[in-house]
Amino acid sequence: MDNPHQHQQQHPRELTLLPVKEVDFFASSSAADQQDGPQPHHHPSVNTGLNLTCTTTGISTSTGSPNPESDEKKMVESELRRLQEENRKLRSMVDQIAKSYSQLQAQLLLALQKQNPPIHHQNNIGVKSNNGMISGEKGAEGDGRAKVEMKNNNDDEKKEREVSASNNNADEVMSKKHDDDDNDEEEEDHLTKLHLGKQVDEDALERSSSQSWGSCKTPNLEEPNKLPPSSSADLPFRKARVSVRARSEAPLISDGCQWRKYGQKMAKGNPSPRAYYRCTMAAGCPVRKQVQRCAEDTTVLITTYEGNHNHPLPPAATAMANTTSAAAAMLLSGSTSSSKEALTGGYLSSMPYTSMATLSASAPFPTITLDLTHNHPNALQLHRVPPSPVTFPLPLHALAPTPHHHQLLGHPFLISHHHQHKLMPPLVHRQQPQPSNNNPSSMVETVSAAIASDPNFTAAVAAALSSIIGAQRGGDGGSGSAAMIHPNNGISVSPNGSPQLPQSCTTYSTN
DNA sequence: CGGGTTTGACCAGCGC
DNA sequence: GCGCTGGTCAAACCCG
Repeated sequence: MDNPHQHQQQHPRELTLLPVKEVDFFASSSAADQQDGPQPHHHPSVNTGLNLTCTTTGISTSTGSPNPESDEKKMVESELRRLQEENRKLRSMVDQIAKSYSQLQAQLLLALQKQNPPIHHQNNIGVKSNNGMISGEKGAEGDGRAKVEMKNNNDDEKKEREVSASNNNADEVMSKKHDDDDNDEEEEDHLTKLHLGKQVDEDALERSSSQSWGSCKTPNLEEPNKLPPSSSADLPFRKARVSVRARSEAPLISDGCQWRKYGQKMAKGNPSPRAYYRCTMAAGCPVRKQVQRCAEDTTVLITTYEGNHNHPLPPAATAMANTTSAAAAMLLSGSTSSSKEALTGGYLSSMPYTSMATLSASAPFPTITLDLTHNHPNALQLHRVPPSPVTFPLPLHALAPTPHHHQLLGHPFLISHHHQHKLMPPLVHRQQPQPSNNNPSSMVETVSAAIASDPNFTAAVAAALSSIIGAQRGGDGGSGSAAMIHPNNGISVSPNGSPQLPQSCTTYSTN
């Protein structure tokens, strides 16, 4: 096809991955502060992942206090202590969560294995896993339970989607164990969520995961049948969306999946048409994506993914899927359970590595944006010379049984926002070279190298993600990564320290 | 001929 | 209730 517009042809793409500079885990509101100004004292923020303690890095030292060195030193020390404590707490929490999570997953898997034949039909979708990712649960749940549980539903069909969401029953079951109480609403305010949302809402997680791409563990139940277009209405957060922003001249990002375009529309506020794609790798695959160029920067291609694949994904797509699913899960976990506020204000911001979440009340569904643009046109350079040792904190496989999912938020690329219509203030980041435990620099290099080496964006991303994940596992302790937090709206992570564009677009952009 | 794209129409949600 | 907008459908068309 000659169509100028789209095609999943693989054009040479440049991927610019820029590592984040700093991360503020709990940067709830304070994050902004840090960046903006010298405020040695904000408590709330803790950089767990980073080992904030790194003295040398000079985390917040940025506080340009006029004070003599001694004072500054004291301040820094006190802050470091505080951070360390928080860090410990967080870690312990994380550990617990991870344990419980893994247990639940194990149980779920067992249950699924017992109950499910390898593959169910699309309808109930028992599709099992996608590439490595687990989605198997669905099948089991899919059967009856999922349906039963569907909350929303007014129409059977609509439910389909939800089913998928609810499907996670298995998860839910698990969650129940935890006893979450996730009454979504109630929890909103509670910082509990902040705590990695662990118990907080597994529900949310479940849901989210289900929605996310190849959701690792979550079942994708989305029925192959047509989804009611309006299903969104039923669910306040019908799905989490994961968008990727990347610089690319190519009309499409090849992400390892096959897509079929089913529509195109001019979106308000953006001269560039928005293209709608549906995954065609498997019949009935509910995954859809929207591709649109950023209005503000046409070089940025925004790709938004929605739904979970109900089929195995090729390796190239796996990493991305995991990442996105994890991101979605994270987002949902926060959002669904409680209000967006929780997410932004609490949950996300509290997460290690989290940069910042922007919520806009108006958004129908939560969206996490993975920003690969990082302002740097040349990704290649990244691997060469990371200005400062930047680390990717991302544990992408958040959904995976691994406990790390929570870390996702910390992904440098992640930006969560629920449609941010609000402009994000220019991000100010502080760059902090952090001596990470994990060899941040190496990670960066690895990632960037992978990306650079691979002409295929998707593959590159996948490779990068994979490498990251692997690295993370190795020492995820939270090595520092730099993230920028924005107080108000969004998170932006930019390695360079260049502010990211606030976009209303949720997307997945690639270069 | 099959598969994918194009494009106008249709539908639903939302705000006024 | 009306109009706007986003999202989807489906016939027509194109290409290999």
